Amino acid sequence: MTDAKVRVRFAPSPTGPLHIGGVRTALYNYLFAKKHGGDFLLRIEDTDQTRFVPGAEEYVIEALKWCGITPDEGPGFGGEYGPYRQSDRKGSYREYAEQLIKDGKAYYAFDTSEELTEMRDRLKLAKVASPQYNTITRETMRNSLTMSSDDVENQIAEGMPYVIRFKMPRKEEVRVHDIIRGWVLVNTDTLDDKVLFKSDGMPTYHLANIVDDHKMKITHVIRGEEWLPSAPLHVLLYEAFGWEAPKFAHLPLLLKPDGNGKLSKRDGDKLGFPVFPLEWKDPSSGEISSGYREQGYFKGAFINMLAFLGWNPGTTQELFSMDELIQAFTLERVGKAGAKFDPDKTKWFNQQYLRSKTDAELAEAIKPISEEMGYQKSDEFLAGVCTLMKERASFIPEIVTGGIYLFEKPETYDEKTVSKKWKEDTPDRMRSLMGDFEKIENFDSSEIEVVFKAFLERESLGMGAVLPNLRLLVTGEGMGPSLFEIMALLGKEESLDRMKTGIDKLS
RNA sequence: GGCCCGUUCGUCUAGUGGUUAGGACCUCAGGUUUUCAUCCUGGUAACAGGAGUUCGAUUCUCCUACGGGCUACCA
Repeated sequence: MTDAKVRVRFAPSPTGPLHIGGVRTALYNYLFAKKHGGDFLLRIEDTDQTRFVPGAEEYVIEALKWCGITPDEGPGFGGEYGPYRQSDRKGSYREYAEQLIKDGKAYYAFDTSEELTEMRDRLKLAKVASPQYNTITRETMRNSLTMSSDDVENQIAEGMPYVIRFKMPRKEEVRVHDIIRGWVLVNTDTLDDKVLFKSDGMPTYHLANIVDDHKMKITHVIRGEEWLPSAPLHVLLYEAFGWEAPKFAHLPLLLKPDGNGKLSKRDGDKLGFPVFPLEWKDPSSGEISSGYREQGYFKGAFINMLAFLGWNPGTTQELFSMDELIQAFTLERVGKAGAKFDPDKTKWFNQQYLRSKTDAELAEAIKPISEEMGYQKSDEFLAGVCTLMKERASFIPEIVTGGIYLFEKPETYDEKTVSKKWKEDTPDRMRSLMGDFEKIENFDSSEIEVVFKAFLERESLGMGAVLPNLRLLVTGEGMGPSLFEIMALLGKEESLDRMKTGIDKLS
């Protein structure tokens, strides 16, 4: 298998929207696969029927597509190892579980959930360190190890519900090699007899992932650190089946920006940044969680930021396209420690991407936003807006909101500037300046500037005495981009009109 | 509680048995700019603690502390 084509999988369960930690796991899988010319597959792990959330699978697929993490195989993507939804493979798991029973490596268990809690309570009372269904306690429970084979057959024939449990061996050292962490040693005495096959006829994650990874010829399992504790079980399962295990890499977790703990759904809206790639509306509560796409993030910036949360190229380069990430990515350079999500850095990445776009590209991006706000402007005008605003925006919508005065006349005038700069004689000066502007035939920024400077010269005035007031009249603001360029963009008629209106309002 | 994983500036991180411990974000100070933003220059800021190995440990080992994960017929 070491020489086989690299095949990795991203295996989410459709229990809700994919959050950015999941996206990062998918991304690392994808980068690794592409780096080695391999396949990236999407497999839906929906063996828990009770946790199914409508729309979640569609969400995952749409999110991956938006990110540019396109599966080579998966539901809706084709592939020779399908189906790629575990519920559609339901029929294929039982035989494997029974094979294990035949080999003496698993057994039937008939205990009810009440009996299980009773057992755990009893052990807890007896101060057992870790109450679990294991090599000791299974002797006292109702299973095919303690019952006669006739009893077992009768129970099954009568339709008594049962599960199939893995018969954890006693006192064995299990060695799991992890590409990121090295060797992890665990004694089987600390492990329990995990359920492999549930009474509802579905396998648990543990069985399903081993069987499917084997059948789908997965070579590397790259998943979150939360799976590390069950990795020894998985290694044991591969041994029990006599299959070669894939290589493992357990990724560090994404942590909350403040305080501690795993990043969760709640953190995002609380701290004002999305935790999801796409907006998600909870089908039962109707609650909406914001998404990076809807917030105006560039997918490239989003991916770039995510890639750097737990990985780095070892150089000082920080801006990477997807292709560059593929080239540079190695699992060995993935860190061991969890990374706190940093909204500020995310913003910085987005700003870098925004500034690398052409005005025409940005114009296209702000068009729907401005139209939604009720402005119908030409592409040329929008590109002009972008020229002026891109240096002071981190996000696409800010180009419009930050330069709203480019779209409509000012309603109010910045009070601070008014009280500081607007004097008794200002209206007359502004009227005089208007007169000069009226004479300009070619109303472009350099011409406006020439006329403006000539005006200052003639009136013996400084920039500071006149320009802020002019800006106030034209934009209503005390600060902003080059005023001459703003006026040129607005045009002569509009600029003069704003001056006139403003003078009247402020006088 | 038990098992497992982890710990370098506030954050993301680089790094080596001997370095002025480097970069980026944030922040602060200056410069540029009519203003704001951008941009430029500079500054503050870290090896969790304790033992041990060693001529010498941030780096290797152990212990402690702290953080995290897992501990379901969930994934």
